[in-house]
Amino acid sequence: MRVEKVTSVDVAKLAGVSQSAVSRVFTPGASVSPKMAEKVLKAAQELGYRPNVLARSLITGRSRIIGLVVAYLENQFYPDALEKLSTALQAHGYHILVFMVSNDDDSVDKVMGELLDYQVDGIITASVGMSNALAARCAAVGVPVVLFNRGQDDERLNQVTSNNFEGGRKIAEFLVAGGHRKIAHIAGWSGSSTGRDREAGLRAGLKAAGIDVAVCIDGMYNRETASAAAREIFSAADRPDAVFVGNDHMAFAVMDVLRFELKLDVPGDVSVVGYDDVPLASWPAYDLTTLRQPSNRMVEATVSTLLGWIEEGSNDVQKIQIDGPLMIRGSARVPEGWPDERL
Amino acid sequence: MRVEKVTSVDVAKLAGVSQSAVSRVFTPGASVSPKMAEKVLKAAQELGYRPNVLARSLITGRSRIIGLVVAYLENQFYPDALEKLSTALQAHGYHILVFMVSNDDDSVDKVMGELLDYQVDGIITASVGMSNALAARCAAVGVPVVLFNRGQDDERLNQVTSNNFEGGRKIAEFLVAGGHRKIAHIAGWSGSSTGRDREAGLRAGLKAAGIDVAVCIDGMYNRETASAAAREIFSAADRPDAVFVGNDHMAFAVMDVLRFELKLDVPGDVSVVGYDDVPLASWPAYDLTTLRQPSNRMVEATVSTLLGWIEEGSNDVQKIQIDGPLMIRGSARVPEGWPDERL
DNA sequence: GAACTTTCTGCATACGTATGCAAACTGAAG
DNA sequence: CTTCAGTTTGCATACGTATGCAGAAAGTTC
Repeated sequence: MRVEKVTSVDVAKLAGVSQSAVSRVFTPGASVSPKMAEKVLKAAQELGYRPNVLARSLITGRSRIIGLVVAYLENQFYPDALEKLSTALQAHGYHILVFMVSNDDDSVDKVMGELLDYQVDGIITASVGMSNALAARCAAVGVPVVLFNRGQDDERLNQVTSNNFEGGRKIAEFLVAGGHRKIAHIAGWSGSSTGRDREAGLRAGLKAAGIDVAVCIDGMYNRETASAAAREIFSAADRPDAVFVGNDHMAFAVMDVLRFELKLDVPGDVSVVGYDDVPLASWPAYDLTTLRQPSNRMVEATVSTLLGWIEEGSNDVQKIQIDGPLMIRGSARVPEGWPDERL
Repeated sequence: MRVEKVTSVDVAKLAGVSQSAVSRVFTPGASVSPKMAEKVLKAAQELGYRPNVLARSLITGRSRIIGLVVAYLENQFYPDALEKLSTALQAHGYHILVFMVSNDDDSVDKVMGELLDYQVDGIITASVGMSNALAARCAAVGVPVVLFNRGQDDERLNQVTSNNFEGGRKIAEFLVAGGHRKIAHIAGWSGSSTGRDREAGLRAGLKAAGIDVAVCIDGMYNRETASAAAREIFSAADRPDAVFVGNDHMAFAVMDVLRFELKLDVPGDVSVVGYDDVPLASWPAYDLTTLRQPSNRMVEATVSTLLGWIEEGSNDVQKIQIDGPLMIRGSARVPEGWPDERL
């Protein structure tokens, strides 16, 4: 099974040159004469030689590995982001080492330790926060961190999110303009900045119209919790006629409960608005009105922030917020003459 | 930014012992006295020392990295598998390095080259095939490969799939028993074994009942292609009254077309059956009858095969097929007295 | 306490590559 | 042909860890 590896020394021997020469041929930007390059490449070709990235990392201190920490891939937003992140980083010669965690500090800390053991060049956490101790450790070993879709008050952590407060506010405006006065909120997890900010935005938007949230339950970014919340809120006789659900993933569950359990019409009886605009939201079965998180631009910002730190030695912490449009579809009543931002 | 790393030498110095001693303390199963261990661990703790996995790999020839090659994460089956694979491997001290590819040989070969550069201990491809040349190269460097959810006629490649032929056959039986005689097939990509086997199973099952497939179009595992196929097949006046769609991901698109474009009732006018049983299939909006690919057991088989090769030096190639039950839900007419396999 | 076995420790070296330095070479200018 | 600058090459060493070997220490038995 185990087979003898072919190393730069073997190539050097065959080509009749020094090992350093071989190394230089495979190092972009090094000083090599054309005939040397040719000789070496021919020998390398013949032996099937390829540089050992790990050995290289040991010397250069760069592994070209980015650690991605992610809690759950059930919500379509994350596989989508993962795919885009991976593709974007690959184009720059980096690759993603995936670490699954449950969303509690202990688990994150443990896993993050393993991550650092791999000498990763940078860390992206997708919708996962980290303890201060951990942030300090990453800073201490010089590994930049970007929180993707999660904010945290730590002046060492970069972060890229959509403008969650503004998004919540926009949704409030939209619902009010649609004539809704009794508006429920099944919130994103209150332990996350995204959940809190969206809720705060909603409240601010409603307040501006002199309205208060009719009822608010924490949906924990979880289908079951959100379903239960929907049952509770919409079984009552004086039920609200609109609900903003903290993300699309929960909104689908809520719509299912409304339609198939409570036999309510969406949007006839209840308007439903989500947050994220995952691909599924545009499928006709749900046709969900939702605030789009521009994952392309979020990924772009994440990658360029990370590479800035890694390759250009940048060290100013970025707290990037990206605005997204409200995607108007069929799950919520559309106010007369409401402008379609997507155009 | 760059910070001085703490190495085993530093720890050794502080603890007043040799570097080897430090190494041994961090190597499970090495011979160390209790007081030595205590001294070293104390010093390590104080300095925040953790072994450098890369340097260790260089010596041991084991990176504890598994390369995962995957084409697209849009189909919910794959993020789900990725999550489970990652969690399972993590439990064994391995981690997943993700490589996204488009599904053509060139792209796969290029990416797989990079993969080998990382000295991965093993490779899993999710629904991606590989060229013979590549299989040879992996074999040559002693890196085991497991094809997850994809078969290929190569005696060097392990593979784990569901029993696709039998699944297709089961579905044929089910539809026939339901009284359907005019049965369409929107097939999985004919360039993949899964697509071909499911189709062959369907045809065999129908043939046993003296029926031929009414119409068959390759859906390419793609939503748009499948939608177009559904439009074509079900716009005709003498349309079929049942369709087996090659996977759930396409089946959702097909149901959307049937219901929302063609205003057909599912299952009243048309029975729809999918393949995979992704989480979304059980959500009330689709409530899709589908053949379950037991991803838990598939992941288990994949991991144990891989670890067998890596850790126990196994070298018998596994071609594992796992049977899955038909999940009976509301998208297809249920034959009288049909036994529910799920019980 | 001697003789022996067992457990532990340090020394030295190896893994595969990158890079500073000095020597060797190249070519142009005088 | 000499001189000099610029380019290319090889030598030696370093990165951080694991491990075979031999010697030291500890434990066992009589």
